[in-house]
Parts: sequence; C-alpha cells; structure tokens
Amino acid sequence: MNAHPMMLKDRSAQPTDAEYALIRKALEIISGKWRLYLILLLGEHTLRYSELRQRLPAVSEKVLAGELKALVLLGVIRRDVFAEMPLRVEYTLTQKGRLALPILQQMPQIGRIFNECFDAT
Amino acid sequence: MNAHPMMLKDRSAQPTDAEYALIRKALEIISGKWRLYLILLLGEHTLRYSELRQRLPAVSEKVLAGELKALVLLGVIRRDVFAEMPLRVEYTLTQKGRLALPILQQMPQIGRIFNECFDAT
DNA sequence: CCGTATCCTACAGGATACTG
DNA sequence: CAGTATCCTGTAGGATACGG
Repeated sequence: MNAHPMMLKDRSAQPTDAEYALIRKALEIISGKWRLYLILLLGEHTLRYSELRQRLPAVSEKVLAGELKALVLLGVIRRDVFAEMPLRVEYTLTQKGRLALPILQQMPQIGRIFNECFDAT
Repeated sequence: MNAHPMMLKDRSAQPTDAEYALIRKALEIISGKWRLYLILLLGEHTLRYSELRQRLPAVSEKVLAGELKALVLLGVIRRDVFAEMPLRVEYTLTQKGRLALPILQQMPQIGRIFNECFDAT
C-alpha cells in the first residue's frame, strides 16, 4: 500500500483513469441527498423500509426506493425479504458496507470543520 | 467527542437537523464531478489555474472556474493573485482544507473497497 | 494567462396516485 | 407493508465564444 492515495509522479502528470475512477466510485456510493445518510443509519441497525421512511420524512417514496435499489446494486447494502403477513423487508449493510463504514462515519466531522468559525487562511 | 458520529437515541428518533446538516455540509464540500479531485490535487501542491486545467482535461472553463470559486467560498481553498506579467493566480488549501484532507484522502479507499470482487454478504 | 458570458441538455430529485 | 408508475422541475455540468 502506498503512503499517499493520490500520488502523482510530477507536476505535469495527467490524472490516470485508475486514480480518478476510484474517486468516481466513492462519489457514486455517497452522492445524492440521502445515500450517505442511509448508509450511516444502517450502520447502526438493520432497518425495515417503513423505519427508514420515518427517519427520512422529507424523501419521497420513489426516491427512497430508488436509492435503496442503487445501494443494493453497488453492493453497499443487502435486501432481505421475509414472506410473513404482513410483508417484512429489511435492509442491512453488506460486508463491504461495514468495511467502508468507519471512513464514512468520519464525514460528519468534515461538516463540523467547515461550520466552525476559525481563521480561514 | 462522542464515540459515534451518528448516535441516534432510539429506533423511532427523527433525524435531528443538526446531524443531517453536518452531512449536507460535508457533501457540499466534495460533491460534483471535480470538487473532491480538486481538493486532493491541491492537497499535494499549490497549483495555478493553468496547471489545474492540465490535470482535468475533461472539464470546461466555466465549470472549473465555478468549482474553484465555490471551494473558496466554502473556505476549503484560498485564491492568491500575483500582479505579475503575465498574470499568476495560485490556489492553495486553507487551514480548514488541510484539516479535512486526511479524511478526504481516504475516499479513494472507499472506491477500492467497492471495486474489489469478494463476497457481498 | 485567467477567467466571464451564453446557451443548452440530461438527469437527480420530488409530488402524487396506484399495486402485489 | 413495501413498494411501482407517471409526470414534473431545477440545476449540475458542458460547449463555445469572448473579455481584462
């Protein structure tokens, strides 16, 4: 493993596709108004669809369902259906999701840094 | 400092505005196709406008200038103008930017996790 | 060299009604 | 309960030409 994740050789180097692709993939995971928030919620407990809805009052059905589907496809979360009556569907972080979680949990800290009002030099 | 950045009290808790606001702010810093990449580039050296252009061949003038302006406004980077001939303009991370850098440098690792092909349970 | 100024398009995100 | 199916809108991002 390299010491520095963004190691470019010299000042005139073009961004390599490989380096940039990792960033794009990372952004795909967390981008959008709700994706990162969903991941952090599911980092604490497995939750059902209706429980997620309660925690995101502002998001529409279509969007929530779509984001969940996207996160499943990306391999961040898993969807488990229990054929009970009434139907129960639970969402849980995958192993990859749990691996990424410690890094993603630092994101609010970024927000904290830029809300603070100290010298901006 | 709390052990857990996203600590909700119980399962029926609504997301507090404060918690979600931190996430929104963090996303504002890194979202968009180029913002995070720009920050990581400037985490290595101070760069001039033309040097940034060379490293982002695919981005248009308007977008690059706009993203830089946004990052200045957010307090992530600083813009220094040197009244030479020809004109020189340099972009550098602010103190806040440097504070956030170690966390942001972990983002490519997220990309790496989800490019790997291991069991996705 | 270091950017604006215009114009344009696709798509993220939302409101609402309906379904297995 | 756990979602689709439609329809609609704003804006992020891009192409290109011009300006200090």
